[in-house]
Amino acid sequence: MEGDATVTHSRGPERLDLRTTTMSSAAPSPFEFAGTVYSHGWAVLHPNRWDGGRRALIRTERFGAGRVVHLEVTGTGRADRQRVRIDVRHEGELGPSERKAVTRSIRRMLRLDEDLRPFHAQCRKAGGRWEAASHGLGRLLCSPSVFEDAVKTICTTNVQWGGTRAMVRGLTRNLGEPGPLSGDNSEGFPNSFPTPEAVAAADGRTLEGARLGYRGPYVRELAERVTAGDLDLEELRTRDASTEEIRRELLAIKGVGPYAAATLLMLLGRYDHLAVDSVFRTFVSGRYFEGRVPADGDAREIYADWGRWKYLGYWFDLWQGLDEEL
DNA sequence: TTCCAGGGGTAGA
DNA sequence: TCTACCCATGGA
Repeated sequence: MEGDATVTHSRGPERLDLRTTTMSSAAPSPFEFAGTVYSHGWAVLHPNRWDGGRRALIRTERFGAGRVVHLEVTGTGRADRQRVRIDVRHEGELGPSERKAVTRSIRRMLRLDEDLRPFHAQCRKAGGRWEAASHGLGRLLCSPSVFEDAVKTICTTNVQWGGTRAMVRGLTRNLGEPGPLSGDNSEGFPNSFPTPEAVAAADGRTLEGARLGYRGPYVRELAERVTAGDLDLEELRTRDASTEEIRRELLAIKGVGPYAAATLLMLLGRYDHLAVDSVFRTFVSGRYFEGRVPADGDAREIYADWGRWKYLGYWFDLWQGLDEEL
């Protein structure tokens, strides 16, 4: 078939008129690259991939003009003067504005412009298992767009982690766009994360194919609101407003409740709310209540002293030993 | 087979 | 503000 021939050609090795553009961007100090990328499940949700052997974040990224590129991000430099190296594999020329877009996305994902010095100081003060976090941890991986973070967060609700991964995989497979190294074989890389426009325009069967269950209509409504301009998610990153104001807006999104709002606030760089879910309840019950299940209010009280860093205080309390479950 | 997960929407009190 | 009930899906 004609369509198949086109797809085969675009995925075959002969198409690989690929170039590699390498860029570098300064990291704050202290900064631990691997611990930043592999800080929570986002590292392995499509279109992200964590190559533990090479300690590289791999991602298929689509830019506004429609170009899709393959990114490989690694940490370089001395301990006290770290940098992030970005290798972009692409077809044709990569213009200055596209280079800037790549760097902006990676800096955003790694939170390189967040000031975590007060958090690190609090970790040193807390000592014990938090001490390690003061040496460059705390920048929990986020997505280039708030839309992607919001969709992924909705896909973490009321489902086991394997289900979340399957849903996000379904979204990229069905509605994302293949990158220069994407393919349907075992060595292929994921498609890009779908744009709001692609989700809003998806026919029912395509979206159902992602197996989002009852979350499907929530994700579609979110995409429609963003596409129509009724909701500006990206503006939430920079809005000069209280956390409570941002939280109210997040809670107005269908599919986003207290847990998802706290998770999204974390992804927006606001750490003063705890994401109370089954992981939180189980962990706090075991560590602080001798297995007894406390009321949520009592469980929250454990991290009250962390003030505006509650989420991170909890996260690095939990994180010991959790990474092998990813 | 039943239970429940990195919960949330809705109706009714 | 709180509770009860319902919600797709898939792994355990």
